[in-house]
Amino acid sequence: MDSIKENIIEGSIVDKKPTISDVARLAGVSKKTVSRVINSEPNVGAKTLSKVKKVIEDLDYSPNPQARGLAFSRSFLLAMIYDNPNASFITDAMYGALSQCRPNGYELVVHPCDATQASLHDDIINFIRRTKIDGVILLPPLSESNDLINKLKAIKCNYVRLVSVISDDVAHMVHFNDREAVKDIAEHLIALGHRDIGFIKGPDNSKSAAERHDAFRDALEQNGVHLGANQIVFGANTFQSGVDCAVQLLKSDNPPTAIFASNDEMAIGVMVTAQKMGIDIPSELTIIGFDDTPQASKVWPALTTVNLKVKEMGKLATLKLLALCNNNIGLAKTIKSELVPTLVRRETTAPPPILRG
Amino acid sequence: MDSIKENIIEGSIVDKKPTISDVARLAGVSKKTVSRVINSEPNVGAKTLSKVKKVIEDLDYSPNPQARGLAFSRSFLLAMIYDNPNASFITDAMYGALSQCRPNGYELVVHPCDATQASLHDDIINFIRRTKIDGVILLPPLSESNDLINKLKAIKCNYVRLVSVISDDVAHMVHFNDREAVKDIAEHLIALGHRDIGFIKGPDNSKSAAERHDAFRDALEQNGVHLGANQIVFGANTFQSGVDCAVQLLKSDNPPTAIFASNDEMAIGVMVTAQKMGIDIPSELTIIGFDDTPQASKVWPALTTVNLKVKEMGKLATLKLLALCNNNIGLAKTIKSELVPTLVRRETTAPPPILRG
DNA sequence: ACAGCAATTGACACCGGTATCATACCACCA
DNA sequence: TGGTGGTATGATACCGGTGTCAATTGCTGT
Repeated sequence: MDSIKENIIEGSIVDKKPTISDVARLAGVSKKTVSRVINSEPNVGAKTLSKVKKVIEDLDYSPNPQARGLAFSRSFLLAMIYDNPNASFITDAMYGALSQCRPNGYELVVHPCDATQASLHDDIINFIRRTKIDGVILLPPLSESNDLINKLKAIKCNYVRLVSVISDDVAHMVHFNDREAVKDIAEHLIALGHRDIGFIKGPDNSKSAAERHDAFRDALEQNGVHLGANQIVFGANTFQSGVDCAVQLLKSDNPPTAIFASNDEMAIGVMVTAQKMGIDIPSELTIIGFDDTPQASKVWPALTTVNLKVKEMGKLATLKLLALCNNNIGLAKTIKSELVPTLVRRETTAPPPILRG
Repeated sequence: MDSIKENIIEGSIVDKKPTISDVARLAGVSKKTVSRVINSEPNVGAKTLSKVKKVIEDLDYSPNPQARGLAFSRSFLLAMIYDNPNASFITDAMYGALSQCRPNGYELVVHPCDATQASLHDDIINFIRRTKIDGVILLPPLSESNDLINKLKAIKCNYVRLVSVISDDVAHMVHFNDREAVKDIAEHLIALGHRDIGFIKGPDNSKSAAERHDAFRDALEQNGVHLGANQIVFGANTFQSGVDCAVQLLKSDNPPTAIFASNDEMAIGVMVTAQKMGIDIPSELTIIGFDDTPQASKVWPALTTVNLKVKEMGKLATLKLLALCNNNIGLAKTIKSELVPTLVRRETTAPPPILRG
């Protein structure tokens, strides 16, 4: 009797959310026909179409995603997997990804993880198997692991990675061309007149760090400037390591007039250290970072850095991933897979001081 | 024939993921019994239990969440909804939430939204109806809207809100006691000897901003210090508004010796402005922020501020939400719902200069 | 040895969708 | 007028789990 009360008359369903059967009954058609309308399938008569649409409208019906998922063998869920500590990078990537998820009926699940965990990759695989996620977006530095990629392939999981070094089929990758951006930095420094330049490299296990290093060295060489071994110090992409590296560079016998740090965190560490030492920025020391985190524009002086266009990357990655989920590898390949980061000139760069020992 | 190849012998399933039927067949029991094992239901014989467990182990079986969701009328999905621009606040809250989601078989979906959108609340309701999300966690300032809460109640959606002002049943709320923290700030400033104190208030439509204002005024009054109207300026919680407010305060006839900004963003705006004006921090100007964002410890001097314990809040909110999803309101009520933020003393606070016009 | 009872187990319907395939319908042409 | 082919529609099985309830099992007391 409940079912009578619930289901009948003038669309006045009371308690439960309407199902496809309710729509079918009220429209006087079969479930399958309603299903056809929902999924915009062809071969539905004009009258039937409008009738069903009206009932859907009246009932404010929306299909149950669990049921659809079960029938389609899909979850309509994508995941963003990351071990990246940079909060704005993550939220930007999410934002870009969601801009494409929503209009396509997908939702985004977050999956941060701990890079120090030995079982990291297996945990991720388990997560995917357990949740039946349709595809994953991998953020750096996690995205650089070929071991993880192989495991993903083994379970036939759709994936797209955000990477700084070309390292996969274009269908599975969005690549931020660090090399170009780093070249811009080098040329900018040279143009300002800097010759004694310090470089803070990121962690050893990071391909991105190696790429930025190589690109910087090469670009300087092309302009006739040599990056000596004692002008390169090794950081860990953290603020504190920026501080430590700055001390190393600035207290050396021949301190640089400019420092390029591989990320903003470290660059800001350098800034703070220099300021504590009484070194004026930029008149006495030029500093350039990388990432354009929100704080880059909120330090004083505002940090010259490189904008990675993370939102755009998240968006492109998601477009590719959705294409892959629809088995349309061809489409995934045609979607732009390279973004050139842009140098954002702010206030921490200036010509070197005329006088220097 | 495929089914034979796929399903038989020594757990060597090849193509498809095993289902509950596979487990049942290999264990020689019914689906229902396997289901009992999966859900730790009582009344399963010891031998049967271990037999089924072994098969599950061998097959590396995990139940299909879509199918479970359909049968249970649940999605096992929680959502974090926010219109907050503070990236680290969001990622911290997510982190705390996930620490409780995962062990309980839930996943977390992200749903940032645009506060300027007129249809904001209805969009959120549609999102929940469409996705059949089991419950939502609301972050401030969105969490302060009673209109939204009423709409959530209307569709019987489980929710927990993170708020700075007690404004709901404790089962539905985790409250960070700004008032206590602000009192600490006031007393700290007084103890240092400050009497001319500037206050930068957050946006007018924010209850949290009003709360911090009231609490600060009250705490100062209790210590015999009056916060004059010209010592209060109005910001928008952004860096730029911090800059603007700082100019107002510092260029006034009687500039303060200390400034308390309602959040770190604005506080850092004040710092940068003061530094540009040649005002030394903290010897000439004391500054205190609120939030303890990552950059607070990465500016120079490091910013004294208040740590909100956002991860902990995300964790508690999720615990409550899971209790609500299990219709255990009593349990939700017993979970701690108030956190007292802690004052983090760093380098931007000092006694006021002896000399001052 | 057997009734009585609780613990164990399974058959079957059902959750809300989709896929398959048969059928009904319709216009068109020989 | 009857065959023919394409469009529109529905009956039914199925996706992979859980709920219900009846049947079976094993143990106890007498």
